[in-house]
Amino acid sequence: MGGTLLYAYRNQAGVWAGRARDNEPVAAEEKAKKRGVGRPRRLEPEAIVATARRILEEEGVAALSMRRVAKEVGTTPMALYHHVRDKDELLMLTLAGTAATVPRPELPADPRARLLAVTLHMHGTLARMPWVVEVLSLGDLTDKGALWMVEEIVGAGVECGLTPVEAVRAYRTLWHCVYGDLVFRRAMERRAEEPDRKRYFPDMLTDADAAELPHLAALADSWAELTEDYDVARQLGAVIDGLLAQAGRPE
Amino acid sequence: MGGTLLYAYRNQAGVWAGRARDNEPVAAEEKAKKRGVGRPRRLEPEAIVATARRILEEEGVAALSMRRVAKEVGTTPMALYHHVRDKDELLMLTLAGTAATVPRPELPADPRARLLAVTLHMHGTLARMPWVVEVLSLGDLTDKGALWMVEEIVGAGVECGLTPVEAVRAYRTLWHCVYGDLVFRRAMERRAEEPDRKRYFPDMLTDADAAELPHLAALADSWAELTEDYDVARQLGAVIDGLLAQAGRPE
DNA sequence: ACCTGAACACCGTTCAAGT
DNA sequence: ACCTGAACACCGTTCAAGT
Repeated sequence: MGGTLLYAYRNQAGVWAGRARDNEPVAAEEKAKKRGVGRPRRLEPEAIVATARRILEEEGVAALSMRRVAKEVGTTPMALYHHVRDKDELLMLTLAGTAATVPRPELPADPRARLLAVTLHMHGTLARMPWVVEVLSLGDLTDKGALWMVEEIVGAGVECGLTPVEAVRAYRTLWHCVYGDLVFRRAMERRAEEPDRKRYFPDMLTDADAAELPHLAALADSWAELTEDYDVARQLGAVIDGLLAQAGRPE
Repeated sequence: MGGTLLYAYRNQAGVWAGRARDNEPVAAEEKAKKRGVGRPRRLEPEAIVATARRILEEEGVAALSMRRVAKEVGTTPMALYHHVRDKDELLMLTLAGTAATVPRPELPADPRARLLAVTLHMHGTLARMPWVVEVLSLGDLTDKGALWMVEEIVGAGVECGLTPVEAVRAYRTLWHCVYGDLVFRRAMERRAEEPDRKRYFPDMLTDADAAELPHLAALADSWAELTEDYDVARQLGAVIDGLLAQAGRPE
């Protein structure tokens, strides 16, 4: 079945992906050494991921290319494809282990306060790791070290009277608030760095528009200020109050 | 000042960008015709933007390239740079006018219900225009036709007792909820299309992890289902309740 | 089993020149 | 004023071959 050499190579890539999952980073390697089978590896998969992560940390997702990683670890671009299936997989692998680099904070005993504290910890951590936010938009929860936060949020939600299902939904809503804030905060910063690029709102408002948009027209002058003053903690507090008020309410 | 021909060309690009802002799409053109000055234009700026928008609608942001737009409007890539400053500007220009293609819905008189209705309208509209969500992550509010939604949200918030400033913050929070939901809904759909790509959570949980993450372990089996069952309307309702409860509370 | 080299089919953008 | 052509410095990935 599909028995070309190429297919066998693909399976090897699968093995490496599996290693990231079951946390046994040297098992396959040792096996190969013990068996004395195959060519000795010149390229350590860990080096690929570490280099990719460094580029992401220093310069962001846009700067990461397979060719650049290859150059910096000292191989050809194609050697990488032996260890990862494609660029997306490499991006996912860079995520593993990042949460463990941040110390786990002391959390308040009160469940409502804990809910807010964990959510703010997520926000604060990711604000300092903007590349993680970019990679996370690909979708998956891949870093096991980050799961304690989800566990705490769901647990605190349940302690506050939510059903487990409601608590998971609450987690997702809080995550949307955190993620949205981080994305648009970054977008603002990027635009601030390019001062010649035109700002559209509220500058584009004409007098005719102002008549139809009275509230926005009144706020136009302070809009920039308002955008900067957005206080995540305060807003998340309000969102949590709303989510917890669901407790015991019929579906 | 900077008096090379090249600088003059750049200014022309500036003129076109300005036209999008002050809604006088033919002024510069007519002036040129009247004056009989310069070479007659072969390439209509509107055609560039329209073609770009068609590609975005049909195939998404990843499929849009300057070279492809150029080919489809029948010019060279470089001709485009006469009408837009760069690819980012072209993306922003495609946004203008999209909100006007969606009929404005009837809204309930009750301000709390109106808040929810407008937010859901935003969500529903953008769910049908995934490319807009992708472009919006660049940051700016560029489509004047979309401002009535912000106005309604701020207005309804004020009617519910929020200060204008609180109402703007509430708008941003609601926008984060809408945007986050759309981003991760899309990510889920994309991953569903590639069935061979491995799912990480909750499959990566070992028994040891399960002991430390009791709530997540208990929910592991129903996780996929839970993710699909997320009901935006219900969650936005809860968020709105929380945001409105801020009314009258000290800062 | 692991790696290389050449190639394919692309990118955004600059520069100098043409009409 | 508007457009072209060639070029620069890149991409992700496939394929066939080498050890």
